[in-house]
Amino acid sequence: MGRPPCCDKEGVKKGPWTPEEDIILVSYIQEHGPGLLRCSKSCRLRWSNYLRPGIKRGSFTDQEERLIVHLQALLGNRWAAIASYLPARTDNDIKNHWNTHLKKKLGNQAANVPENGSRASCRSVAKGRWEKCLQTDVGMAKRALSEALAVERPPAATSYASSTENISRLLQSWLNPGRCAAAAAAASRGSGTSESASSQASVSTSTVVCPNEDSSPPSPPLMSYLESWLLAEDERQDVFLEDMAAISDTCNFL
DNA sequence: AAGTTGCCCAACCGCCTACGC
DNA sequence: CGCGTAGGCGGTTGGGCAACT
Repeated sequence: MGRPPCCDKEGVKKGPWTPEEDIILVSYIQEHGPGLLRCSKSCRLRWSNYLRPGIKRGSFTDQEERLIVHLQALLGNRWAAIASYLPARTDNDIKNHWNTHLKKKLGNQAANVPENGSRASCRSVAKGRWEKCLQTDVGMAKRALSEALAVERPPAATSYASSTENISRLLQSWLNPGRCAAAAAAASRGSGTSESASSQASVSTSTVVCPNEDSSPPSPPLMSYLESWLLAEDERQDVFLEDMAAISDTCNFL
């Protein structure tokens, strides 16, 4: 949480402003005007939820939904954390989709199928085992997440450079005649995450992602691992529960 | 065709926390 | 070290739209 080190990005200058920089800023304002009458917060939101290149719009795929359901079960309503595993989706989008669709869907499923797969399996084990099962499951998730964030984290400079490239491309296109089409094309080219591309997998491997690299998704290999881990619910749970039962028995024996 | 209801989703709000002075 | 500022986040709202009566 909290403010990210926005000036820690490579290539971003810190410290006091020089007279030259002041002149550049003033001339830019004189040329383009003071800008929007919007607060930084609103601008940021608009960018990250709507304008950011690579955002996938439209309905969620089954795979995405399952991923969200799993992650929500493991992480709770930490939408930003969940969104980091679906780079093409915004936290707001995921939150809205959860509140409007998935919550109801899960409610119906729970009502219609009270004893589904893993839960039924878990319920069949003793109470203590179920608690252990739950704890270890969260532990596995935490471990996977920390690995994702610590080991597989891509260099910040790369994603930021890519991002600024796209922004400048968009701005240049915007300033040129026929700007809308060009800007859209530039965004599309730059992002490499068209509908078809992003539909191949829930993980974008494009060079263009969020300007806020703090929420950069893990790199694809780990993502694939995480996805397969998360999505292989039934098999994993069964094997896992067997293991847990064995461990529990051993503990009881000792 | 007009009115009502329900849903969706972009945007706002308030809290928490890190940063800078 | 304390305080003000600003960004990030989750919860909530309300406008727009489609379906229904």
